Amino acid sequence: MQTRSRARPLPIGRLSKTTGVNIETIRYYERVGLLPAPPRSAGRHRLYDEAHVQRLVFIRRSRELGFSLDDIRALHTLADNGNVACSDTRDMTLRHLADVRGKIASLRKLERALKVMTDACQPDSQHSCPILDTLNASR
Amino acid sequence: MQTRSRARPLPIGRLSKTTGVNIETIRYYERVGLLPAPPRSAGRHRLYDEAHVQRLVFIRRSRELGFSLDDIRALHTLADNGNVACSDTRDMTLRHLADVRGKIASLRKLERALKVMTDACQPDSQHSCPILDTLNASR
DNA sequence: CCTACAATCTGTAGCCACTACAGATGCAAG
DNA sequence: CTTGCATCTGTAGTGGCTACAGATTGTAGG
Repeated sequence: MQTRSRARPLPIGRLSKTTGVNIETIRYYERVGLLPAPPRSAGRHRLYDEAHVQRLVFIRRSRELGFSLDDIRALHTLADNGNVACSDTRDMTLRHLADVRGKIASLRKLERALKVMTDACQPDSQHSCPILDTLNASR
Repeated sequence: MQTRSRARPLPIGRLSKTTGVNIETIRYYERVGLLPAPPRSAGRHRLYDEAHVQRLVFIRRSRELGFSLDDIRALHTLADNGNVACSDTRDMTLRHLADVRGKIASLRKLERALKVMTDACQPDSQHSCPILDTLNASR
């Protein structure tokens, strides 16, 4: 409910500092249609307002949670349509959660395999390197 | 100890089936200097031998363990130099293990955050979507 | 030996999500 | 007005593949 007339607009450098998003990344988000193109100064410099700040913070937080840019586009659409019951949002997040859990599981497998290898490979290993042996093994 | 004269050489399609590595990927590995360029037939088709099979299996297994192509190049060098005490190999693997553990830790953080969000977002959520609220929040 | 057809060849471009320039302007303080 | 930083556009690079297009080559059957 805070649309108090006009605050003065931010150039891209300020937007970057305010939101913690790299300047190049901001321009990239505009290019790929994630952040709406802002109005420009006479000399073609971008001038952002509070709505852009909100949008970019949304994007940054979504990225921190591991959502893809496509996911974020979908979230924007849902948010803009006033998705009150939010079942779509929930579904997306659940799918993403499942994905994250899958990644954790496979990284844990990796972790165990690497641990076995480093444990087998002690300074006193004499005639061959257990790690290289493992990598060479057909099975 | 198995260097029994010459077995007949494999074209790239057979090498691919034998090792489970995509044809395009095999050519890519050659281009980036990971797999040595094999001799060619009169018509410029690649002809691989048993050493190539070994090398490619090594690469595949290393990739399955999450090593980067640069890591694998280093491992090859160590293996070729007959790194008997294998301390370098061990160091590399330990670094990689630490990396994997770091990734697991940050994915677990993600998992917790996503779970909080989906738990808060129930079918009976009425006036707003907790997930969208979280993404919009400045903190 | 000829004909199909499969396999392979080279080269290029696309994927994701940025990041890093180069070289040309714009803007604001002193 | 000058200085020097900020911003502009456009392009190319990252990693590790993957996916073509269009041209050859290899091979099995007749």
